[in-house]
Amino acid sequence: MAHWLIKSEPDEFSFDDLWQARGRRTMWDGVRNYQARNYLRDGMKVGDQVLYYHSNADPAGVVGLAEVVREAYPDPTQFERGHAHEDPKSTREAPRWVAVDVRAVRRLPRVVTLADLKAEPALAGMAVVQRGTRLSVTPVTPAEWAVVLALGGLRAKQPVAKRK
DNA sequence: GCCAACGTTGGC
DNA sequence: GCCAACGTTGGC
Repeated sequence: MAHWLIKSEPDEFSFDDLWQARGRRTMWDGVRNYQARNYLRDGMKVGDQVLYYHSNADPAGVVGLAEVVREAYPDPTQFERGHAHEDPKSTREAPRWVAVDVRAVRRLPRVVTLADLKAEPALAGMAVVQRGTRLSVTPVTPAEWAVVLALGGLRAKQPVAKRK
């Protein structure tokens, strides 16, 4: 099982929005960057655990935990005429972009702000703290995962969720 | 709202 | 294949 961090602008789709969605789950669509696409397509497996990060937020930071509940499938928005994420160059035979489904697991007792992340030496390798990294999907190591959860007010050994 | 950093596009 | 122009991201 792998760990990931996904970014969302709360004005677009916040953790609360995910929490209130039907089944607390949503299609994670709209990724239009090849490297992020590759993580979605090749890396994410059902059951992988996800840090939900608010970007362009005050404060920016990790606000909750989610999990992957469906692995990559063609992102339907790439084919929708007039959709902001339409990609006229993508074909149904060879879709360029993929989506996964994610489900909210729990809110963190404390928001782990970007400043918190940057202040923690053990997290220096995380993409989100590095200058100029704009990827919306990035891998997280198990060690980083444990540190972020601890900063967020969860004990490291505490189970995150029971799979149904 | 500003703007640095980055990825993509397209002319050549 | 280079690289300038452009659009986007995202912290501040």
